[in-house]
Amino acid sequence: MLDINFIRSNKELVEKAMLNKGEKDTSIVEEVLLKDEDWRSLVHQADEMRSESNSKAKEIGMLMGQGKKEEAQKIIAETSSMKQQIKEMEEKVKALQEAREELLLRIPNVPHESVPVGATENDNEVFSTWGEPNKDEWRKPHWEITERYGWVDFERGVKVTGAGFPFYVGPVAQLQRALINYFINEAWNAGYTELQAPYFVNENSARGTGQIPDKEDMMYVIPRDEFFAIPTAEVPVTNFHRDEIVADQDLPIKYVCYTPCWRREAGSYGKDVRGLNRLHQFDKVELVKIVKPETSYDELESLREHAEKLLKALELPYRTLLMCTGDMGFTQSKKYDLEVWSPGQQRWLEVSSCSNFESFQARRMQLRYRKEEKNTEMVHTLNGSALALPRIVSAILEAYQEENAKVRVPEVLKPFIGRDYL
RNA sequence: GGAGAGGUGGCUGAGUGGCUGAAAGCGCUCCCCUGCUAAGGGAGUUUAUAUGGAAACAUGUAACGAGGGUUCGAAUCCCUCCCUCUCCGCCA
Repeated sequence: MLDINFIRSNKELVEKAMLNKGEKDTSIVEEVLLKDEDWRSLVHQADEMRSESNSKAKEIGMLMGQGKKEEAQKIIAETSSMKQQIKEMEEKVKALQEAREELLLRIPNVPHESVPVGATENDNEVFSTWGEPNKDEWRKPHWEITERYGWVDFERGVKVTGAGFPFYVGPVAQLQRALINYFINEAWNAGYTELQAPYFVNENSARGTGQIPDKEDMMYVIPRDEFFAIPTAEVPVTNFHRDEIVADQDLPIKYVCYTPCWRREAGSYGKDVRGLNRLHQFDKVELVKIVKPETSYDELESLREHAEKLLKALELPYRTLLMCTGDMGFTQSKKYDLEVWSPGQQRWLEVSSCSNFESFQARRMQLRYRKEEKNTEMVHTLNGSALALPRIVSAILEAYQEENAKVRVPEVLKPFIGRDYL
């Protein structure tokens, strides 16, 4: 959510940002400003009415105290009609405020000036590449490897739950667990505090990070208890400090959190979703930062570098994309995607996305920090995957396979697995 | 799940219809005194929002778990929900 005062003084900028993000209609900006005008003048009127009514009520109190019942009755008669008026006024104010809020929630975040303007994924900028994509023709896609050894059981996953909920069996289960441990340890060593978070959140949390109203359909819902299954650890972790004013000296706050993630991925099909490429449940280690506004873009770079370091340590060639305005999503102001090379499929797979939300999420969540004695200011929030598991597993299976079909264990994971081959 | 108690400011804790945005204490900040490692005096110390102001700030309004209701007036009375604690039940 943007600051209404910011919109008021930067109308053109916000409209241009909306167009750049691929919205066709920017009339909502005009609308929200009109609603805001109405709201402000009505609030003023309502406040004055209440003020008058309050002072009358005080008078009545005093008269009653002095035993002057009849005089009090006279004033009571005067105020009773105000009561109704105030009530009507309050209802109007509330309606306007809700309308304003609702419009405000539909205006996307403004991209940072360093973000390339573009419409689709083809306009994303290749920010950097690392390693040489392997073009060996004999390399098999990961699903053939896992099938040969029975390392991932999709069929039984379907039987037990449904498509997109596989079982990992033996060495691949062990590999995933090793990766999770390795990722968490690396974050821990970089100064991130480890959190274990709830896997279900309530509606306020889902709204806080922007999953609703924007992306409701991506989440699994537990209707009886009004919970949402988390689509990413970002949701519980960023909401950890919702409605708080954190101390200036506590910033930056840095968390690492491993969770499974659930996504409905409605409408996905075809070879893009083959094997482990896209699942309804997957594991991810997520980093979240809560920082002062002036440092957030530096913090974004260090977040990206941290995620990249993991890929380098695993010796998996990757590229980093700077997402263009049209491909970056509603809530972000700047976003990098990390894509690992999948040599068995000869394609790039997204394994991380690192974003700065500036104060967009913080404002929704009322997450502020104490700036100086008196003033509070919205923090900036960031998050990044470091990293998403199943695609890393695929990339490892494909990149570390040998022609005899055995799969080596990456050097950095050997302490966790204890042998040279899976 | 059943029975009971309760949810007030950074913390402890008063307040059962008007003079309470909230006593008192603790903590914290600033100033003064004193002079030596401890004590005395004074002032300040929630948040949001509207208006004015460059700002400091001033004024109004709102908020005592959340939402509704009664009343001229609610932290205080009534209803619903959420949460915490104690006891019982169940359980990894």
